[in-house]
Amino acid sequence: MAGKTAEPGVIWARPERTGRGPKPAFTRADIAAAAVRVADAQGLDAVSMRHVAGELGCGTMSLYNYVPRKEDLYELMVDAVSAEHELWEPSGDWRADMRRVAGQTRALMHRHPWMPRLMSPIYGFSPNALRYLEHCLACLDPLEAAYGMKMQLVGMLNGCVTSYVATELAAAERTRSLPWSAEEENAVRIAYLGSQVATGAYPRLAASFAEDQGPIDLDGAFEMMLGRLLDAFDPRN
Amino acid sequence: MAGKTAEPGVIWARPERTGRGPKPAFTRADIAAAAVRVADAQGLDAVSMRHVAGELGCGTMSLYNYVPRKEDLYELMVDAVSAEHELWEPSGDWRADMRRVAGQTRALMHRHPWMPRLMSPIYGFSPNALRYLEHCLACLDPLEAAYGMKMQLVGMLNGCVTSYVATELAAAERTRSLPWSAEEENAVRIAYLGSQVATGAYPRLAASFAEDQGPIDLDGAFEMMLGRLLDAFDPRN
DNA sequence: TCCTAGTTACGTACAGCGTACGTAGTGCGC
DNA sequence: GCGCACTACGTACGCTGTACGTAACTAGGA
Repeated sequence: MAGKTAEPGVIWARPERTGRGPKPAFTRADIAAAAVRVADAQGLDAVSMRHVAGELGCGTMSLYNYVPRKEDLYELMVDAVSAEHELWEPSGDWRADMRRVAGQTRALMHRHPWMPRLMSPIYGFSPNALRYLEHCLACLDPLEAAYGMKMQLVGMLNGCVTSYVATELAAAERTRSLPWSAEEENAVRIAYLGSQVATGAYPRLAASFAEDQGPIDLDGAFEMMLGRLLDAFDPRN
Repeated sequence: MAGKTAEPGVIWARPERTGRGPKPAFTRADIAAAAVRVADAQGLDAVSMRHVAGELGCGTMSLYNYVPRKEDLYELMVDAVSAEHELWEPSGDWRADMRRVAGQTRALMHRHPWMPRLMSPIYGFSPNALRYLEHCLACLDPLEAAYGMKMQLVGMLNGCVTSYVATELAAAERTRSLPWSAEEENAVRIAYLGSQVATGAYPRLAASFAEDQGPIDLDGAFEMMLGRLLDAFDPRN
């Protein structure tokens, strides 16, 4: 008989494995870990069913016993990596706690530079995502506001952090597995940008580039962004 | 002789066409428009070199005379659609102007639901992106702040708007060209989410879902988010 | 206890992808 | 007018996701 194929459903809804038949060779965690290993080592584009199956040491189609669609493999990856979030007892200072959350998210994305690309479309409700969300809400207990507003805060925080880190990592990830180096690519881009700005068509842009000379303090800018965002939700303002 | 193949470089840096040889059959704008047409009608995944070439009525490989890599086709699409941004004479009220900018961006992404997926990784410096950026800076002239801070504002605004609209559109875009309907998919997801929350493991999440009953006011939430974001940069606070 | 139905593993196959490369035709600059 | 740079485009290759068929295996019901 032909195996069951794609049907609507979240992968987290189906039980990891039912009792009948031979023991499965891998757990979901094994699959996710293998995929994450491939993505970390060779980039997200190297994460193909064949490649991950090879990493696990099994046939390509065997993967489909664990993961109905490739998109679900992505969900597994995001969830597995989300487990790296350290959850602590809320300190009572929600601003400090949220800073810590955001800093962890950023560090996590630096460890797994493919995360931003998977984060935006999925908006997952994987087990670890739920845990993370609950933890954020716990940290926000001292903030007197409706839950809707807190969800908004978390959403904006995640959106901003993701987009910030995405631009931080853009060059590096874009040029991954391309035949020329990131430095070359960047040099070309900067040269082009300079030539455009030099036409005088973008006076404020030119002024902006003239303004900041030294190396950009990415950490400082990140912290400043966080501060502004949290200010916006602080009832003391 | 074999044609020139991929080399580092932004597509905007190379001139649209040089003088020698037969007149090119299409302009860059034609290509971009065709790709946008395909994406609007059949989703981003339908944007393949073959498909776009078919839409233009030319051979697949002819496209490579205009666009060295598929990624560049994406850049063309983003730039073409960015031209839909209406640029006006700044009003002097930078908050109102930025609200208008953000509203336009959101409307634009609703018209072209594939935009968020292309926006995050690229962070382009296409001609229309530069125009857009310059316009934002012009709107921010009344705001007394360094350009670095204004750039940060624009960046955060774009990041938040993109991520907001992405979640607005997530379900619809995810289920595009899938064999089941978006309603079915959503029903399954909500059922799963409910079952998870019902376990009691996520008390605050449960409270949050219990809190907001009625239909969510997406426009209102968007405006509120904008307000908070702009507050964060308002020197009067 | 044996049977059977559901499950696992996995090979084969197919349609579609990006794109390297070769070839043929065209028209500007010398 | 010659030659070369440029256009167009067919063919081909390696890769992708995954539908489907087959064989081995084992837990539950008779």
